[in-house]
Amino acid sequence: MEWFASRLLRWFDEHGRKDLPWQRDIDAYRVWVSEIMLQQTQVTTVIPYFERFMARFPTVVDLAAADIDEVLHLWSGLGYYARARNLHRAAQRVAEELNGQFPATPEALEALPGIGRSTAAAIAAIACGKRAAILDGNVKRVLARFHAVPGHPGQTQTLKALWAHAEAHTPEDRIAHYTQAIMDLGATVCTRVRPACTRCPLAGRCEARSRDATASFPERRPAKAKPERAARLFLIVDSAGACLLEQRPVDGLWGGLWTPPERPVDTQAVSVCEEFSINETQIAAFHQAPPFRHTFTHFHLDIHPVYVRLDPGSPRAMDRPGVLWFAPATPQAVGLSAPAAKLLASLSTDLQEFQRT
DNA sequence: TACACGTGGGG
DNA sequence: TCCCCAAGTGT
Repeated sequence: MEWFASRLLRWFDEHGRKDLPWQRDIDAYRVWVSEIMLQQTQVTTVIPYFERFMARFPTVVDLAAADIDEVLHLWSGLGYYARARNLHRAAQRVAEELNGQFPATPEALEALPGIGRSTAAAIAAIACGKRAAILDGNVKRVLARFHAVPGHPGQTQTLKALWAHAEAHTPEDRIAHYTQAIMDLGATVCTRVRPACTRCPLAGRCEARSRDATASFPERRPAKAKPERAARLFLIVDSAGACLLEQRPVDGLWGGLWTPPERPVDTQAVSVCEEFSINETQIAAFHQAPPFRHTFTHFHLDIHPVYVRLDPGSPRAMDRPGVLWFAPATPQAVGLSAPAAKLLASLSTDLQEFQRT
């Protein structure tokens, strides 16, 4: 085995992480779910979601049989909800077309929705012992520094070079440990800021280290200005405290999740109520709360909440597909965006506050 | 090929 | 308060 993998594996035996939830009772399903959850998401964030998800869906057949609303419910707050929808679709395909058996090759895995090149390799390596190279954020950082790879990883040329290095270092033996090891090194030693080079098993041949330029690799992506957006969020609440939610289109932001109606800032409460067959005469009171900012990767959204209280006894808007009265006291198992969950959690408190003022 | 897609932590 | 970005994929 070559120097790189050999040094890394020796370090892993002593310092690697071996007690994460998905490292117990290893099978392809558990590894798959963990890898999807871990896409663009840190380990400490994933752990409680993974535990809840596995308790509810112990096997791929359980997941395949579930309602998508319940899957999104367990994903609420984790972000990138297309991951949950793809996970559900892939589970159904595995259960129905593959007799519940996971593919064991990177090629077959990558054919499933939500599984790309790196995730396919991770599952094949960790769960099936197949030699396959991964390239996640940790590995990119380790390799960019070790080989002093110029350019930022968003550039095609840079990405290609990093993949080539990843393939070249991947050993035949102990592939599962190696895969975990290189991620662990990036996560705990070769960190984005202030890497602990004195504890690094690869420091002796690290090109960035020898140039005393670890901070220059990988190169930072050019910063872009984040657009500012604003929207009103209408919290239409009946006398029982239930709040009207609508299901968002599956494509786009918060796809498939349920949120209070989000409309342009110049939208009036009366016109939104009209959309849901609520007459103006049924509105008991409304109140505009101070806006708060929700920050996304690509833009800022200033959310202006508008609370609309309906008269007691006034008939609810008709139940139709895509419309739901959400009772915070007895929550339905549906997916909620983080801002929606936050507003619904404090709904009764906020309403009492407004009544006083 | 860029861009969209969430949320929370750290500097 | 603001910026970067983390076990990436799909279009």
